[in-house]
Amino acid sequence: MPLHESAEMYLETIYVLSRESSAVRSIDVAEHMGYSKPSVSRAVGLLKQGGYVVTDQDGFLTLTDEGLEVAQTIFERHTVLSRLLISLGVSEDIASEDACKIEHVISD
Amino acid sequence: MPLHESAEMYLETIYVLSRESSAVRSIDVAEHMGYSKPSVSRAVGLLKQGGYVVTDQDGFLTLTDEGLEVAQTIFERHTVLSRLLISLGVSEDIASEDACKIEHVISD
DNA sequence: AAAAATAATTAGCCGCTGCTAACTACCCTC
DNA sequence: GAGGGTAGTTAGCAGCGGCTAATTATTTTT
Repeated sequence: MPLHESAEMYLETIYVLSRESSAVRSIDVAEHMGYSKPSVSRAVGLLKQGGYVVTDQDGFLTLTDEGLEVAQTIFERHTVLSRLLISLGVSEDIASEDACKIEHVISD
Repeated sequence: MPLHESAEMYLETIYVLSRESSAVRSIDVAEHMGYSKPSVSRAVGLLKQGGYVVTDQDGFLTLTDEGLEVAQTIFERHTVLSRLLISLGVSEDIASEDACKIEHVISD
């Protein structure tokens, strides 16, 4: 069952944040994405249900193998697409923005 | 106010169909998109409200200048993206499919 | 220890965009 | 003119994915 675009986005964000800091909480995800806490709370709940994320007692988020795989795939697409767009003359900001949208809809 | 992705898709479909036949009705749009009649009916209603489409007494759909401009923009993106993807080695079917999704999310 | 801040959750709202079921309107044939 | 097909609309449902308000739990500060 394919993940929805929003779920992919959450996974990618958790992945990116976990590369930058040792521990990622829901609130960090919310701030990074500009979403409210409840939105993230629900999304994380669904991701936990789906087996993509686990949380420990302190609320720190960790991607499962499954979640990591998805996140890395999306992140790689993002990187490749960004570079492609930049090489086509798109500004860095716009390239990243558009890559963010394209990465979820493109086929393998 | 930016149009939603679905609205763009309806406009593009009306545009494409109107190039192939002299008169386009809601039912044609529904069949082409694989959607139900009520879905199209509501969408067309919204497009009419927004001034993108007009209908005559027989229910035939015509794009307004505004609607035509949007449709052509999206359609051109579709064409360009399809060609780009094909040139990158993507099969024709997949290229068209992906172009269809990318065309709505990409910036100018 | 009491109060305040922080993090997460629960409950419930709203818009978007599909859907089915059922109705209306029209036209066409027998 | 009665029955039947076609087109469109209305009413209402469902899932997704944001949101706010309010609650709970924990931690920090005074």
